[in-house]
Amino acid sequence: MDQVEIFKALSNKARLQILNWLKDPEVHFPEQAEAGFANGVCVGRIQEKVGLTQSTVSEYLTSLQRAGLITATRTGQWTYYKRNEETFAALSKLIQTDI
Amino acid sequence: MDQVEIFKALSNKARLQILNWLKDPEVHFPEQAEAGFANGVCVGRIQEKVGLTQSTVSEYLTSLQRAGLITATRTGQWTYYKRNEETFAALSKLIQTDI
DNA sequence: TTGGCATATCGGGAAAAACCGATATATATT
DNA sequence: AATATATATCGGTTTTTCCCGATATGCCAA
Repeated sequence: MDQVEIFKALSNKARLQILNWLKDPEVHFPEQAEAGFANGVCVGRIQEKVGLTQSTVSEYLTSLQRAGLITATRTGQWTYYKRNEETFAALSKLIQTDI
Repeated sequence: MDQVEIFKALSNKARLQILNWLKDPEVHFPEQAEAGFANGVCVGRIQEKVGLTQSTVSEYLTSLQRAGLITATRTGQWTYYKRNEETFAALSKLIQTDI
């Protein structure tokens, strides 16, 4: 759990927005309903919603993943990303105790 | 409470270190014991401990202050900085609910 | 095997952050 | 008034971040 890496990942409006959307995928990504949300949301859906290029969104998701804030699941040609709530819980606690 | 500004302020090892030292000023800044710690620790003490230049430390403290993580009190020629625990508590809660 | 779609990676330009040294400002002392 | 001390601000160099377009890779369908 690299604190600086986590805070850097959180230091961007678009990435915070994505994390927020991933809290309620069924609300924010209804287009993906038929595929289900068990593994999260795929890159393309996030990209069209956030309005940045595909490469930028892919990089942002990778950085969130490296920070441990989301996890990736590859299924066929899609990569699904979902929040890793354990990290958020740990971070919340860390701010109360360590920082 | 600007989330991005807070996370940016926290995205740096030296600034995290300073915040951590300020949790226990009497432990980490015993040189300042006679002046007391009611208003925190003055810039010079922090600077010599963190080992960066005076200008850098001053800027770092200002950025932490802008983020609401510390408060400044000017007394004579010294500026004392101390943690603003309310912001830390709010941030911890914010991570549980908003992010 | 060819083509199409989803994602990742690469190379780069512009903007911001990480520092620094020099200088300015404010307060205190003599 | 002159000097000293503490901090803030300014100007600059280097590194990092923010994005992009182009290209590569991996999977699937025809």
